[in-house]
Amino acid sequence: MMAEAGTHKERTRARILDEAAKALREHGHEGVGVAALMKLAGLTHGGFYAHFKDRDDLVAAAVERMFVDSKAMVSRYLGDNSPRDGLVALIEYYLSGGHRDRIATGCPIAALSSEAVRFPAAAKERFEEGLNRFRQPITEALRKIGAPNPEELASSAVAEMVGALALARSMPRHASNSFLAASREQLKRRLGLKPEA
Amino acid sequence: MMAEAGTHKERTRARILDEAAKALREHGHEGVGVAALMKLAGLTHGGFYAHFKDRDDLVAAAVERMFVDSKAMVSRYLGDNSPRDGLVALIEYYLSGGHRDRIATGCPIAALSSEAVRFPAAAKERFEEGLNRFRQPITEALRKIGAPNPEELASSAVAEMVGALALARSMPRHASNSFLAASREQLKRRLGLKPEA
DNA sequence: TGTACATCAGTGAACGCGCGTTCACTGATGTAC
DNA sequence: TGTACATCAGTGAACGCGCGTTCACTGATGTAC
Repeated sequence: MMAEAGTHKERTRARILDEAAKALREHGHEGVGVAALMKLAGLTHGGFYAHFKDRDDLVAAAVERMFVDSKAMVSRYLGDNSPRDGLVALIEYYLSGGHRDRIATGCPIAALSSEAVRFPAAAKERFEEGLNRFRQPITEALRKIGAPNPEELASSAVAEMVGALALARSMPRHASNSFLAASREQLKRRLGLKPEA
Repeated sequence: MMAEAGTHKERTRARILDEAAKALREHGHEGVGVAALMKLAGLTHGGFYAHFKDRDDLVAAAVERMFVDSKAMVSRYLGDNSPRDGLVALIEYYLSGGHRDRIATGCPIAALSSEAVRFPAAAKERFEEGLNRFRQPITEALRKIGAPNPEELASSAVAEMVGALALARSMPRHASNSFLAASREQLKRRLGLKPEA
Protein backbone atom coordinates (compact mmCIF):
# COMPACT_ATOMS: atom_id res chain seq x y z
CA MET A 1 0.00 0.00 0.00
CA MET A 2 2.72 2.47 1.00
CA ALA A 3 5.66 1.82 3.33
CA GLU A 4 8.37 1.60 0.66
CA ALA A 5 10.69 4.57 0.43
CA GLY A 6 13.03 6.10 3.01
CA THR A 7 15.19 4.82 5.83
CA HIS A 8 14.46 1.70 7.78
CA LYS A 9 12.86 3.76 10.52
CA GLU A 10 10.69 5.68 8.09
CA ARG A 11 9.48 2.48 6.51
CA THR A 12 8.63 1.02 9.91
CA ARG A 13 6.70 4.13 10.84
CA ALA A 14 4.83 3.97 7.55
CA ARG A 15 3.97 0.32 8.22
CA ILE A 16 2.54 1.20 11.63
CA LEU A 17 0.55 4.04 10.08
CA ASP A 18 -0.79 1.81 7.29
CA GLU A 19 -2.15 -0.56 9.91
CA ALA A 20 -3.43 2.25 12.11
CA ALA A 21 -5.24 3.89 9.21
CA LYS A 22 -7.03 0.63 8.50
CA ALA A 23 -7.75 -0.22 12.13
CA LEU A 24 -9.11 3.25 12.80
CA ARG A 25 -11.70 2.92 10.04
CA GLU A 26 -12.53 -0.66 10.96
CA HIS A 27 -12.72 -0.37 14.74
CA GLY A 28 -13.06 3.33 15.49
CA HIS A 29 -11.00 5.64 17.63
CA GLU A 30 -11.40 3.65 20.84
CA GLY A 31 -10.91 0.36 19.02
CA VAL A 32 -7.25 0.90 18.12
CA GLY A 33 -4.97 -0.26 20.93
CA VAL A 34 -1.23 0.37 20.93
CA ALA A 35 -0.30 -3.26 21.65
CA ALA A 36 -2.65 -4.76 19.02
CA LEU A 37 -1.55 -2.21 16.46
CA MET A 38 2.16 -2.90 16.94
CA LYS A 39 1.48 -6.60 16.64
CA LEU A 40 -0.25 -5.96 13.30
CA ALA A 41 2.89 -4.13 12.20
CA GLY A 42 5.00 -7.11 13.32
CA LEU A 43 6.53 -5.36 16.33
CA THR A 44 6.21 -5.30 20.11
CA HIS A 45 4.33 -2.58 21.91
CA GLY A 46 7.30 -0.87 23.57
CA GLY A 47 8.73 0.24 20.25
CA PHE A 48 5.71 2.40 19.61
CA TYR A 49 7.21 5.37 21.43
CA ALA A 50 10.23 5.51 19.15
CA HIS A 51 7.78 6.61 16.45
CA PHE A 52 5.01 8.52 18.20
CA LYS A 53 4.83 10.85 21.17
CA ASP A 54 1.69 9.20 22.46
CA ARG A 55 -1.52 7.64 21.26
CA ASP A 56 -3.09 10.97 20.28
CA ASP A 57 -0.07 11.69 18.09
CA LEU A 58 -0.59 8.36 16.34
CA VAL A 59 -4.29 9.01 15.81
CA ALA A 60 -3.60 12.38 14.22
CA ALA A 61 -0.98 10.86 11.89
CA ALA A 62 -3.29 7.94 11.07
CA VAL A 63 -6.13 10.30 10.14
CA GLU A 64 -3.77 12.10 7.76
CA ARG A 65 -2.67 8.75 6.35
CA MET A 66 -6.27 7.65 5.73
CA PHE A 67 -6.87 10.65 3.55
CA VAL A 68 -4.04 9.61 1.26
CA ASP A 69 -6.28 6.68 0.32
CA SER A 70 -9.21 9.06 0.04
CA LYS A 71 -7.36 11.41 -2.28
CA ALA A 72 -6.20 8.49 -4.44
CA MET A 73 -9.77 7.26 -4.70
CA VAL A 74 -11.12 10.62 -5.80
CA SER A 75 -8.28 11.11 -8.33
CA ARG A 76 -8.91 7.67 -9.80
CA TYR A 77 -12.36 8.82 -10.86
CA LEU A 78 -12.12 12.57 -11.32
CA GLY A 79 -8.53 12.68 -12.57
CA ASP A 80 -8.60 11.49 -16.17
CA ASN A 81 -12.27 11.10 -17.03
CA SER A 82 -14.47 13.90 -18.29
CA PRO A 83 -16.09 15.61 -15.28
CA ARG A 84 -19.43 14.07 -16.14
CA ASP A 85 -18.18 10.48 -16.52
CA GLY A 86 -15.93 10.96 -13.51
CA LEU A 87 -18.79 12.02 -11.25
CA VAL A 88 -20.92 9.11 -12.38
CA ALA A 89 -18.07 6.66 -11.79
CA LEU A 90 -17.30 8.18 -8.39
CA ILE A 91 -20.90 7.94 -7.24
CA GLU A 92 -21.21 4.39 -8.51
CA TYR A 93 -18.07 3.26 -6.76
CA TYR A 94 -18.71 5.20 -3.56
CA LEU A 95 -22.20 3.79 -3.13
CA SER A 96 -21.34 0.23 -4.23
CA GLY A 97 -21.67 -2.93 -2.17
CA GLY A 98 -17.92 -3.39 -2.50
CA HIS A 99 -17.11 -0.06 -0.89
CA ARG A 100 -19.67 -0.71 1.83
CA ASP A 101 -18.06 -4.07 2.62
CA ARG A 102 -14.48 -2.80 2.76
CA ILE A 103 -14.56 -0.35 5.62
CA ALA A 104 -10.86 -0.65 6.45
CA THR A 105 -9.70 0.63 3.07
CA GLY A 106 -12.75 2.73 2.20
CA CYS A 107 -13.64 6.37 2.67
CA PRO A 108 -12.47 7.65 6.07
CA ILE A 109 -15.20 10.26 6.22
CA ALA A 110 -18.00 7.72 6.12
CA ALA A 111 -16.12 5.34 8.43
CA LEU A 112 -15.76 8.01 11.12
CA SER A 113 -18.55 10.49 10.39
CA SER A 114 -20.16 10.33 13.81
CA GLU A 115 -16.93 9.89 15.78
CA ALA A 116 -14.85 12.74 14.42
CA VAL A 117 -16.54 15.21 16.81
CA ARG A 118 -14.76 13.50 19.67
CA PHE A 119 -11.33 13.23 18.09
CA PRO A 120 -8.43 14.84 19.91
CA ALA A 121 -7.74 18.32 18.50
CA ALA A 122 -4.94 17.46 16.05
CA ALA A 123 -6.80 14.50 14.59
CA LYS A 124 -9.96 16.55 14.27
CA GLU A 125 -8.17 19.26 12.30
CA ARG A 126 -6.82 16.72 9.86
CA PHE A 127 -10.23 15.22 9.47
CA GLU A 128 -11.63 18.63 8.56
CA GLU A 129 -8.84 19.17 6.04
CA GLY A 130 -9.50 15.76 4.53
CA LEU A 131 -13.19 16.51 4.25
CA ASN A 132 -12.44 19.75 2.41
CA ARG A 133 -10.03 18.00 0.09
CA PHE A 134 -12.73 15.49 -0.72
CA ARG A 135 -15.34 18.13 -1.40
CA GLN A 136 -13.22 20.42 -3.53
CA PRO A 137 -12.67 18.30 -6.68
CA ILE A 138 -16.36 17.43 -6.66
CA THR A 139 -17.20 21.13 -6.59
CA GLU A 140 -14.82 21.68 -9.51
CA ALA A 141 -16.28 18.87 -11.56
CA LEU A 142 -19.79 20.23 -10.98
CA ARG A 143 -18.66 23.69 -11.98
CA LYS A 144 -17.18 22.28 -15.19
CA ILE A 145 -20.41 20.61 -16.22
CA GLY A 146 -22.20 23.91 -15.62
CA ALA A 147 -24.24 22.94 -12.57
CA PRO A 148 -25.87 25.89 -10.81
CA ASN A 149 -24.41 26.68 -7.39
CA PRO A 150 -21.68 24.01 -7.55
CA GLU A 151 -20.41 24.58 -3.99
CA GLU A 152 -23.79 24.11 -2.40
CA LEU A 153 -24.50 21.15 -4.63
CA ALA A 154 -21.17 19.51 -3.81
CA SER A 155 -21.72 19.92 -0.05
CA SER A 156 -25.15 18.41 -0.35
CA ALA A 157 -23.88 15.52 -2.48
CA VAL A 158 -21.06 14.76 -0.06
CA ALA A 159 -23.52 14.75 2.83
CA GLU A 160 -25.71 12.26 1.03
CA MET A 161 -22.83 10.02 -0.06
CA VAL A 162 -21.37 9.89 3.42
CA GLY A 163 -24.72 9.39 5.13
CA ALA A 164 -25.82 6.70 2.71
CA LEU A 165 -22.59 4.72 3.00
CA ALA A 166 -22.45 4.94 6.80
CA LEU A 167 -26.08 3.91 7.23
CA ALA A 168 -25.85 1.16 4.60
CA ARG A 169 -23.20 -0.43 6.79
CA SER A 170 -25.57 -0.66 9.75
CA MET A 171 -28.31 -2.45 7.82
CA PRO A 172 -29.05 -6.03 6.85
CA ARG A 173 -27.76 -6.82 3.37
CA HIS A 174 -30.97 -6.57 1.39
CA ALA A 175 -32.17 -3.28 2.84
CA SER A 176 -28.63 -1.98 2.54
CA ASN A 177 -28.46 -2.71 -1.17
CA SER A 178 -31.61 -0.83 -1.99
CA PHE A 179 -30.64 2.01 0.32
CA LEU A 180 -27.42 2.45 -1.65
CA ALA A 181 -29.29 2.14 -4.93
CA ALA A 182 -31.70 4.88 -3.85
CA SER A 183 -28.91 7.37 -3.24
CA ARG A 184 -27.08 6.36 -6.40
CA GLU A 185 -30.17 7.07 -8.48
CA GLN A 186 -31.13 10.27 -6.71
CA LEU A 187 -27.60 11.66 -6.83
CA LYS A 188 -27.14 11.00 -10.52
CA ARG A 189 -30.49 12.58 -11.22
CA ARG A 190 -30.08 15.67 -9.11
CA LEU A 191 -26.53 16.38 -10.21
CA GLY A 192 -27.76 16.31 -13.80
CA LEU A 193 -25.79 13.18 -14.67
CA LYS A 194 -28.67 11.16 -16.02
CA PRO A 195 -29.57 11.13 -19.71
CA GLU A 196 -32.80 13.19 -19.49
CA ALA A 197 -35.90 11.10 -20.12
CA MET B 1 -37.98 13.68 30.09
CA MET B 2 -39.47 10.31 31.08
CA ALA B 3 -38.93 8.37 34.31
CA GLU B 4 -42.31 9.08 35.92
CA ALA B 5 -44.76 6.19 35.98
CA GLY B 6 -44.49 2.75 37.56
CA THR B 7 -42.92 1.26 40.67
CA HIS B 8 -39.89 2.72 42.35
CA LYS B 9 -37.67 0.19 40.58
CA GLU B 10 -39.17 0.97 37.19
CA ARG B 11 -38.64 4.67 37.72
CA THR B 12 -35.02 4.10 38.72
CA ARG B 13 -34.43 1.97 35.64
CA ALA B 14 -36.00 4.67 33.48
CA ARG B 15 -33.74 7.27 35.07
CA ILE B 16 -30.66 5.18 34.28
CA LEU B 17 -31.88 4.71 30.72
CA ASP B 18 -32.56 8.42 30.26
CA GLU B 19 -28.96 9.15 31.21
CA ALA B 20 -27.61 6.29 29.12
CA ALA B 21 -29.54 7.41 26.06
CA LYS B 22 -28.01 10.85 26.37
CA ALA B 23 -24.48 9.65 27.18
CA LEU B 24 -24.52 7.20 24.28
CA ARG B 25 -25.23 9.98 21.79
CA GLU B 26 -22.80 12.36 23.42
CA HIS B 27 -19.85 10.03 24.03
CA GLY B 28 -20.45 7.01 21.80
CA HIS B 29 -20.65 3.34 22.61
CA GLU B 30 -17.21 3.10 24.23
CA GLY B 31 -17.72 6.38 26.06
CA VAL B 32 -20.47 5.18 28.38
CA GLY B 33 -19.01 3.58 31.51
CA VAL B 34 -21.14 1.78 34.08
CA ALA B 35 -19.75 3.72 37.06
CA ALA B 36 -20.06 7.16 35.45
CA LEU B 37 -23.55 6.38 34.22
CA MET B 38 -24.81 5.28 37.63
CA LYS B 39 -23.35 8.41 39.14
CA LEU B 40 -25.33 10.48 36.62
CA ALA B 41 -28.44 8.64 37.74
CA GLY B 42 -27.55 9.42 41.37
CA LEU B 43 -26.61 5.86 42.30
CA THR B 44 -23.52 3.75 42.95
CA HIS B 45 -22.14 1.40 40.36
CA GLY B 46 -22.97 -1.88 42.11
CA GLY B 47 -26.70 -1.33 41.78
CA PHE B 48 -26.44 -1.44 38.01
CA TYR B 49 -26.85 -5.21 37.91
CA ALA B 50 -30.22 -5.08 39.65
CA HIS B 51 -31.47 -3.45 36.44
CA PHE B 52 -29.41 -4.87 33.59
CA LYS B 53 -27.85 -8.24 32.83
CA ASP B 54 -24.64 -6.62 31.64
CA ARG B 55 -23.37 -3.62 29.72
CA ASP B 56 -24.54 -4.95 26.35
CA ASP B 57 -28.05 -5.30 27.76
CA LEU B 58 -27.94 -1.64 28.86
CA VAL B 59 -26.72 -0.49 25.47
CA ALA B 60 -29.53 -2.30 23.69
CA ALA B 61 -32.13 -0.78 26.03
CA ALA B 62 -30.55 2.67 25.71
CA VAL B 63 -30.66 2.49 21.91
CA GLU B 64 -34.37 1.69 22.12
CA ARG B 65 -34.82 4.56 24.56
CA MET B 66 -33.07 7.03 22.23
CA PHE B 67 -35.55 6.30 19.50
CA VAL B 68 -38.41 7.36 21.75
CA ASP B 69 -36.94 10.86 21.46
CA SER B 70 -36.51 10.34 17.73
CA LYS B 71 -40.12 9.29 17.26
CA ALA B 72 -41.33 12.25 19.30
CA MET B 73 -39.25 14.60 17.16
CA VAL B 74 -40.65 13.27 13.90
CA SER B 75 -44.24 13.35 15.21
CA ARG B 76 -43.82 16.92 16.36
CA TYR B 77 -43.30 17.95 12.75
CA LEU B 78 -45.13 15.39 10.65
CA GLY B 79 -47.99 14.74 13.08
CA ASP B 80 -50.33 17.70 12.82
CA ASN B 81 -48.99 19.83 9.99
CA SER B 82 -49.84 19.30 6.36
CA PRO B 83 -47.30 16.90 4.84
CA ARG B 84 -45.68 19.72 2.90
CA ASP B 85 -45.33 22.12 5.86
CA GLY B 86 -44.30 19.22 8.07
CA LEU B 87 -41.48 18.18 5.79
CA VAL B 88 -40.21 21.74 5.53
CA ALA B 89 -40.31 22.14 9.31
CA LEU B 90 -38.62 18.78 9.87
CA ILE B 91 -35.78 19.60 7.48
CA GLU B 92 -35.34 23.04 8.99
CA TYR B 93 -35.18 21.71 12.51
CA TYR B 94 -33.05 18.69 11.68
CA LEU B 95 -30.44 20.74 9.88
CA SER B 96 -30.45 23.66 12.33
CA GLY B 97 -27.53 24.90 14.41
CA GLY B 98 -29.53 24.08 17.52
CA HIS B 99 -29.90 20.43 16.62
CA ARG B 100 -26.24 20.26 15.65
CA ASP B 101 -25.24 21.67 19.04
CA ARG B 102 -27.42 19.37 21.12
CA ILE B 103 -26.02 15.95 20.35
CA ALA B 104 -27.17 14.35 23.61
CA THR B 105 -30.86 14.95 22.94
CA GLY B 106 -30.73 15.01 19.15
CA CYS B 107 -31.22 12.40 16.47
CA PRO B 108 -29.63 9.09 17.50
CA ILE B 109 -29.07 8.07 13.89
CA ALA B 110 -26.78 10.99 13.15
CA ALA B 111 -25.08 10.72 16.54
CA LEU B 112 -24.15 7.09 15.95
CA SER B 113 -24.17 6.70 12.16
CA SER B 114 -20.63 5.42 11.84
CA GLU B 115 -20.58 3.45 15.07
CA ALA B 116 -23.74 1.40 14.72
CA VAL B 117 -21.91 -1.19 12.56
CA ARG B 118 -19.97 -2.24 15.63
CA PHE B 119 -22.86 -2.36 18.10
CA PRO B 120 -23.50 -5.65 19.87
CA ALA B 121 -26.22 -7.63 18.08
CA ALA B 122 -29.25 -6.61 20.14
CA ALA B 123 -28.37 -2.90 20.02
CA LYS B 124 -27.75 -3.09 16.30
CA GLU B 125 -31.19 -4.58 15.67
CA ARG B 126 -32.86 -1.81 17.58
CA PHE B 127 -30.87 0.76 15.69
CA GLU B 128 -32.10 -0.72 12.42
CA GLU B 129 -35.69 -0.66 13.67
CA GLY B 130 -35.30 2.95 14.73
CA LEU B 131 -33.90 3.90 11.35
CA ASN B 132 -36.88 2.32 9.62
CA ARG B 133 -39.30 4.05 11.95
CA PHE B 134 -37.64 7.34 11.09
CA ARG B 135 -37.78 6.76 7.36
CA GLN B 136 -41.34 5.54 7.18
CA PRO B 137 -43.32 8.71 8.05
CA ILE B 138 -41.08 10.68 5.69
CA THR B 139 -41.94 8.23 2.91
CA GLU B 140 -45.63 8.66 3.72
CA ALA B 141 -45.47 12.43 3.72
CA LEU B 142 -43.71 12.37 0.35
CA ARG B 143 -46.31 9.99 -1.02
CA LYS B 144 -49.07 12.35 0.14
CA ILE B 145 -47.60 15.34 -1.65
CA GLY B 146 -47.42 13.23 -4.80
CA ALA B 147 -43.64 12.91 -5.08
CA PRO B 148 -42.53 10.33 -7.64
CA ASN B 149 -40.91 7.24 -6.10
CA PRO B 150 -41.43 8.30 -2.47
CA GLU B 151 -39.52 5.36 -0.94
CA GLU B 152 -36.39 6.02 -2.93
CA LEU B 153 -36.67 9.73 -2.30
CA ALA B 154 -37.14 9.25 1.44
CA SER B 155 -34.09 6.98 1.69
CA SER B 156 -32.04 9.50 -0.19
CA ALA B 157 -33.28 12.39 1.95
CA VAL B 158 -32.58 10.52 5.18
CA ALA B 159 -29.05 9.74 3.98
CA GLU B 160 -28.43 13.41 3.28
CA MET B 161 -29.95 14.64 6.53
CA VAL B 162 -27.94 12.19 8.61
CA GLY B 163 -24.72 12.77 6.70
CA ALA B 164 -25.07 16.54 6.79
CA LEU B 165 -25.78 16.65 10.53
CA ALA B 166 -22.98 14.24 11.44
CA LEU B 167 -20.42 16.07 9.32
CA ALA B 168 -21.58 19.52 10.43
CA ARG B 169 -20.65 18.44 13.95
CA SER B 170 -17.06 17.77 12.96
CA MET B 171 -16.50 21.19 11.40
CA PRO B 172 -15.59 24.64 12.65
CA ARG B 173 -18.66 26.75 13.26
CA HIS B 174 -18.67 28.88 10.14
CA ALA B 175 -18.11 26.06 7.66
CA SER B 176 -20.62 24.01 9.60
CA ASN B 177 -23.35 26.62 9.25
CA SER B 178 -23.05 26.85 5.50
CA PHE B 179 -22.77 23.10 5.18
CA LEU B 180 -26.11 22.76 6.96
CA ALA B 181 -27.60 25.54 4.86
CA ALA B 182 -26.52 23.79 1.67
CA SER B 183 -28.36 20.61 2.55
CA ARG B 184 -31.39 22.51 3.79
CA GLU B 185 -31.68 24.30 0.46
CA GLN B 186 -30.98 21.29 -1.69
CA LEU B 187 -33.38 19.08 0.21
CA LYS B 188 -36.26 21.53 0.05
CA ARG B 189 -35.65 21.98 -3.65
CA ARG B 190 -35.35 18.34 -4.58
CA LEU B 191 -38.29 17.19 -2.50
CA GLY B 192 -40.42 19.75 -4.29
CA LEU B 193 -40.96 21.85 -1.17
CA LYS B 194 -39.79 25.15 -2.57
CA PRO B 195 -42.18 27.61 -4.18
CA GLU B 196 -41.01 27.19 -7.79
CA ALA B 197 -39.20 30.26 -9.13
C1' DT C 1 -52.82 1.59 65.78
C1' DG C 2 -48.53 -0.53 66.88
C1' DT C 3 -44.99 -4.12 66.51
C1' DA C 4 -42.27 -8.00 64.02
C1' DC C 5 -40.60 -9.48 60.03
C1' DA C 6 -39.51 -10.44 54.94
C1' DT C 7 -38.20 -8.30 50.80
C1' DC C 8 -35.04 -6.39 47.80
C1' DA C 9 -33.11 -1.86 45.71
C1' DG C 10 -29.06 0.00 46.43
C1' DT C 11 -24.10 0.19 48.72
C1' DG C 12 -19.21 -0.08 48.36
C1' DA C 13 -15.03 -3.01 48.76
C1' DA C 14 -12.79 -6.18 45.98
C1' DC C 15 -11.72 -9.03 41.75
C1' DG C 16 -9.21 -9.80 37.23
C1' DC C 17 -8.10 -7.67 33.08
C1' DG C 18 -6.40 -4.78 29.37
C1' DC C 19 -5.11 -0.29 28.61
C1' DG C 20 -1.27 3.51 27.70
C1' DT C 21 3.14 4.43 29.08
C1' DT C 22 8.09 3.85 30.95
C1' DC C 23 12.54 2.08 30.96
C1' DA C 24 16.75 -0.80 31.36
C1' DC C 25 18.30 -3.74 27.93
C1' DT C 26 19.81 -6.06 23.40
C1' DG C 27 21.66 -6.73 19.15
C1' DA C 28 21.86 -5.47 14.21
C1' DT C 29 23.77 -1.78 11.33
C1' DG C 30 27.06 1.49 9.64
C1' DT C 31 31.17 4.19 10.24
C1' DA C 32 36.27 4.94 11.62
C1' DC C 33 40.64 3.45 11.17
C1' DT D 1 39.74 -6.12 3.97
C1' DG D 2 39.19 -6.72 8.81
C1' DT D 3 38.38 -5.17 13.57
C1' DA D 4 36.46 -1.89 17.32
C1' DC D 5 33.02 0.87 18.51
C1' DA D 6 28.83 4.09 18.66
C1' DT D 7 24.17 4.39 17.46
C1' DC D 8 19.52 3.57 18.12
C1' DA D 9 15.27 0.71 16.51
C1' DG D 10 13.08 -2.55 18.77
C1' DT D 11 12.30 -5.79 23.11
C1' DG D 12 9.62 -7.14 27.01
C1' DA D 13 8.88 -6.72 32.04
C1' DA D 14 6.70 -3.60 34.94
C1' DC D 15 3.86 0.52 36.39
C1' DG D 16 -0.68 2.78 37.68
C1' DC D 17 -5.25 3.20 36.30
C1' DG D 18 -10.04 2.59 35.07
C1' DC D 19 -12.92 -0.74 33.31
C1' DG D 20 -16.97 -4.39 33.90
C1' DT D 21 -18.48 -7.44 37.18
C1' DT D 22 -19.31 -9.88 41.83
C1' DC D 23 -20.93 -10.17 46.34
C1' DA D 24 -21.71 -9.78 51.37
C1' DC D 25 -24.12 -6.23 53.43
C1' DT D 26 -27.56 -2.47 54.81
C1' DG D 27 -31.60 -0.18 55.61
C1' DA D 28 -36.02 1.65 53.85
C1' DT D 29 -40.56 -0.12 52.57
C1' DG D 30 -44.74 -2.72 52.85
C1' DT D 31 -47.33 -6.51 54.69
C1' DA D 32 -49.12 -9.68 58.60
C1' DC D 33 -51.13 -9.89 62.75
